[in-house]
Amino acid sequence: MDTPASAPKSARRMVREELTRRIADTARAHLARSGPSGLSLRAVARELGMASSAVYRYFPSRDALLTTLIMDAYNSLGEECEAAEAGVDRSDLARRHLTIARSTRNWALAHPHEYALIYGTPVPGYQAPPDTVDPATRVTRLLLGLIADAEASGCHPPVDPRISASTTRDMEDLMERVGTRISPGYLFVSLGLWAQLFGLISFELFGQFNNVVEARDDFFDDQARHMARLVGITEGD
Amino acid sequence: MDTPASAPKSARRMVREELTRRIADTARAHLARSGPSGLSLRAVARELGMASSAVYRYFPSRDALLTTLIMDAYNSLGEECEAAEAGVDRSDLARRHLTIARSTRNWALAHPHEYALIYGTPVPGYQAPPDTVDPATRVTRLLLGLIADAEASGCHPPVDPRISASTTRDMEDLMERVGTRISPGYLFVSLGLWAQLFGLISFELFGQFNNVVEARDDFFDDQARHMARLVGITEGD
DNA sequence: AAGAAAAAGAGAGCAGTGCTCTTGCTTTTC
DNA sequence: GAAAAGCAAGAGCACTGCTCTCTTTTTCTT
Repeated sequence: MDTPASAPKSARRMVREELTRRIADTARAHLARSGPSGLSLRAVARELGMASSAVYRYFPSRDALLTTLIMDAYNSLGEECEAAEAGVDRSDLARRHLTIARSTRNWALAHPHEYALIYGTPVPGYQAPPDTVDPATRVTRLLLGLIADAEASGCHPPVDPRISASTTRDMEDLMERVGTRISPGYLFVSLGLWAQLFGLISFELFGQFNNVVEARDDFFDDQARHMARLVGITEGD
Repeated sequence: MDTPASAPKSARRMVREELTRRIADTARAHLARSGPSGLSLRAVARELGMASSAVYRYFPSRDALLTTLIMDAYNSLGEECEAAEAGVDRSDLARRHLTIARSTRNWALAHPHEYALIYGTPVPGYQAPPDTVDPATRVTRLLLGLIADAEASGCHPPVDPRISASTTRDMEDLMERVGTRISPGYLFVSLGLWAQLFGLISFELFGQFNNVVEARDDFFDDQARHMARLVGITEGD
């Protein structure tokens, strides 16, 4: 029988996938209200009108449900960033960077609990399965692509990094996927930029900027622009 | 009776304080093993050989216990950083910065769950009482003092920030406590450095650097040194 | 088409949680 | 010495994740 992996859908498989999706959606809604620790499998089942034990036919454990939400979150963030960056003139490096930074922050502000799920404290017993590593690197790959283009077009950090450590060993394959190579020094600076971007967002989201920074939008834009200049990307390029 | 606020200790008060301390210590030990969500009041009571309800005489709720642990964590980190930085020649700005950065990271690596408690995802229903704001700013104040000294001794960021936002309104009193003023541009760059420092530590601790960065110690030192140069602090000062 | 097999739902139950309330007991205070 | 306050313990409530059994429904095979 012709059952290609993409569309077998034996009628029962379809309703199963549908219900699986509905459970995940309901769980995501609960997550947005009560946070990860407040996510109750029973409450999800209750809202869907099914017995709590029935949910276990679809997700073997609460952690499995969380894994799905984590993957979805990574993909949601990745898609939004990719879509936004795709609409920018690829030679306008400054704009591309600002777009990625803004998209990430906007997504985080719109989905704080999902952001916390992927960039906050890891859930206690949870161990990320290998499937998550690919979606997790989507925005990272976007940044890497930008950095590679920047270096290719002659950008270089205004402050020499002077690195002594081999920082990029396991990053080779990531660069290979992006299709470019980046010099160690430039990559080193980019990792700092990466950490700073998510440090800023986490600080804002997790309350560290409360009573410290007030004009958050403008502040972030300024910081983003400054960060770009730290990797040699200047405006009006 | 001579009962100054520091040592009244009506014999019952003493045993109460002692038991309060023991509960917090046991809770901290449990926290280090199972994380914040795994912290069970009942388990703590069990280990201490008392009824779970008895614990509520000392901490009105689980959140109250967490508040204590959070304050302790801030103070523990603050003390360690302050002690380390105090032993450095105050004119050696680069060394002071590296010391603060290293101390923060080392403390975080030694107390990952406590770090997560204060710089990770905020606990869901938890609202930080005003008492926590002072311990929370100890390491921030340390950095501010360094930055102020740096600017006073003629340091300036090698890359002009070009800020347009008013970022520092509510920070005035913090600077006042440190006893110095910092120019907006310099402070702006310092906030970026602050975010980058904790971004790096969070990434390392929360697993974002898994399979990306391997020689963590050297990498962090390099990043720290680079960060210092981004605020105009150069080695061999 | 009929029977076997697989999948799905529902309910009871276990061990655990935070938290409250009531009941006794001890210590402090008047 | 009596009253007041502080403390410990236990029972109990409503909730959790998860497992087990039992029944129903759908699918696959002969």
